[in-house]
Amino acid sequence: MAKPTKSTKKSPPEKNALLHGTLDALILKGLSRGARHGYGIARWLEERTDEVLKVEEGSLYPALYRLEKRGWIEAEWGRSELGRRAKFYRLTAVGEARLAAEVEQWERFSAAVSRVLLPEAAALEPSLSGASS
Amino acid sequence: MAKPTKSTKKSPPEKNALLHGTLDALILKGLSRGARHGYGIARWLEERTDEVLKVEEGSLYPALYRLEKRGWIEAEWGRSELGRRAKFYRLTAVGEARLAAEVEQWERFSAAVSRVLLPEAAALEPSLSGASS
DNA sequence: CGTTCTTACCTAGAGAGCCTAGGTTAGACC
DNA sequence: GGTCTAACCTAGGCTCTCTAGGTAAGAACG
Repeated sequence: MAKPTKSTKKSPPEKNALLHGTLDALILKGLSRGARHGYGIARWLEERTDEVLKVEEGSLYPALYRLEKRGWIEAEWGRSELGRRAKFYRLTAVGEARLAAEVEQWERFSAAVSRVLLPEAAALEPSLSGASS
Repeated sequence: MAKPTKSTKKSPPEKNALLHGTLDALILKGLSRGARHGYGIARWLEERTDEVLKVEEGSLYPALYRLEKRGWIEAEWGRSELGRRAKFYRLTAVGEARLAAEVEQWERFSAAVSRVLLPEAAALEPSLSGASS
C-alpha cells in the first residue's frame, strides 16, 4: 500500500500560469461597461467564461491596487446590490486607452501562439505589418 | 553596427509577461517534428511568428533544463548544420502527451480570454451608461 | 597565424505576478 | 445569539522571464 505521506513537492503555487500577463486586461475589460466591485469582477469573469477563468482573491485585490496605483482605474466606496459595503472601481481615461492597447497586444500574442501550437490554419498572409524586410 | 550609447533607464524585467505559461508548450511544439537544438528553437519561433514571439536565451536555456528535468524532453550532444557543437533536444513520450495537454489547455484558455476581451458574438449591450452610485 | 565575427551554450540575480492561507467586517437567516 | 455568506485585506512563497554577464569553437580575413 503506497502511503501518501507527505510528498516532497509543495502545494502548487502557480496553478494558472497562463493568466499571468492577462489579468490586468481582463479586469479593465470588466470595468469597461460600468463600475463594478472586486468581488463582482471575479464573479462576472467566472460566469462569462464558464468557470474557465477563475481569479483568486489573493490575485484580484493586489491587481486592483496595482491598476489603481497606475491610474488606470479609480475606486469609490458604495453599496452592493445586497446592501453590503463594497468598493466600486471605474475605468479612467488612461485606463480605457490602456485596455485598448492590451487587447491589441493580446490579439497579436494569441494569434502568434495559436499559429505555432495549433495545426494548420496557417495559410495566412503577412498583412499584419508589412514593414519587415 | 554602431553601438548605441548606454541607456540610463533601468531595463524592464518582464517585458513579455504574456509568455509566462506558454513557453513550455512552444518549446515542446518546436520539438514535435524532430530534434532541434536550443538556438534553433529560438530561431524557429521567431521566424514562424514574424518576430512576435522572441525568447531570450536567459529564458530559453533554463526552460530547457526544466523540461528535461521533468522528463518531457531528452538531450544529446551533436553537431549543428554549421558544424558546431550543439545540444539537440527530443520529445519523450511523456513530453508528447504533455504537449497535447498544454495545447488543449491553451485552446481553452485563449478562447476564454478572447471571449472576454474581444467583441465577438457576445454583443450584449451596445453601450451602457449611467453608472450607479 | 592571430584577430574578429558568429554560433551556441551557460548562469546568477532581479523583478513581477499569481496563489495559498490566513484574517476582518457586516448584513441575513434561523 | 450563532452561523452563513458577501466583500475586502495582507503576508509570504513559488515560479517565471529577463538582464547581463561569460565560455568555447568554427569561419573569414588580412
